[in-house]
Amino acid sequence: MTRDAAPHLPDRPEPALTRNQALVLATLEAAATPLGAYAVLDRLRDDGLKAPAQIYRALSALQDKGLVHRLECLNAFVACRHVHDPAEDGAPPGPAVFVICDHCSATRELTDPVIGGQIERLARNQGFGLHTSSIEVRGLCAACSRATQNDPGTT
Amino acid sequence: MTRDAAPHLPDRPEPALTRNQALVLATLEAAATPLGAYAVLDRLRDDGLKAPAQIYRALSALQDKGLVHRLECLNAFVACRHVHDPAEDGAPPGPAVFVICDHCSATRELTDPVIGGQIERLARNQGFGLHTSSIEVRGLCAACSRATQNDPGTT
DNA sequence: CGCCGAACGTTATATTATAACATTGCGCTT
DNA sequence: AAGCGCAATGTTATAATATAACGTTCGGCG
Ligand SMILES: [Zn+2]
Ligand SMILES: [Zn+2]
Ligand SMILES: [Zn+2]
Ligand SMILES: [Zn+2]
Repeated sequence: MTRDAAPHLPDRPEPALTRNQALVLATLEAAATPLGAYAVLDRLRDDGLKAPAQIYRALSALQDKGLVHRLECLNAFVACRHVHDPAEDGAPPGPAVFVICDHCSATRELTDPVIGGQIERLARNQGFGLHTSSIEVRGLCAACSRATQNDPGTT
Repeated sequence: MTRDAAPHLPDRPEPALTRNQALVLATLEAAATPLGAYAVLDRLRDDGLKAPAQIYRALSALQDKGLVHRLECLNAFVACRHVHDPAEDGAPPGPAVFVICDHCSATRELTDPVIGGQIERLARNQGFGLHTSSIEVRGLCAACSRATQNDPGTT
């Protein structure tokens, strides 16, 4: 939930990324939409990456470091880009809420503390010890909502 | 979101399940945990089902009818079993929240209207036209929480 | 130097899902 | 009854996603 507890510590205990991890992360950061593992692989052939296992290993490490999320409903991956609510200070942001356009695949990562609290409450009512939660919302982004009203034929 | 708008209409416009759909649904209802498509297939070999496509077709139809959900984080399927909050009358129950035990795979389908409203608000703030949402929470169920405290070795 | 462990490279295989097409069965029209 | 249409089905093949298994490279370090 909290990726980095102390926001202003100068030291960096993070052991820096390996070459493959850096390549994969850069690829995801450069992408306009979530990418499948094989799409990442395709974009890294020129850099010497050749096998799925290399990509999946890097993705796995990046997920452990909190730098990449997996979108379960797409079998795809995105670089972490929290969009914090403007009216927020140091409060825990709550779990990531991914909002995914079914038309153009544009994806935003949002957070909302209320949702996190509510889910926690709901789970605890069942005696459930919550570990991670994935919230993925599908629909149409603002641009595509407008577009499909006028032109219902573009894939 | 609302599976059946009119709760007390006597007529049943629902065209009844086909044989394969009924078999698949019964399999999921009988299962203690979510099942992958191939696990369903294995359990229906004796009933003459032999190919993945048959299972996926039935699952797809059942999902359209709202009788089955797909758990994205497990690539697995469950029969719909809403657990309504006791303090609820006819209010819309909100989206399903799946609570999944990482240890025993037991899964419960809960609902909470607050979460639905909050997600809708969050999405609308982005100009996003919400269509469906999937909320999946992982952790330890009550039984497994107790068990793993005493016996941290059982898989 | 020689060892160890982490990251890497490579090959093979497992798991999940869909494409494509022929066949069956049943209601409806003629 | 014969013929048609259409949905569900059966069947085969293949795509897409993910992991297993094993050997190699490369530093740090005793
Ligand atoms: Zn994030
Ligand atoms: Zn869009
Ligand atoms: Zn349900
Ligand atoms: Zn459990």
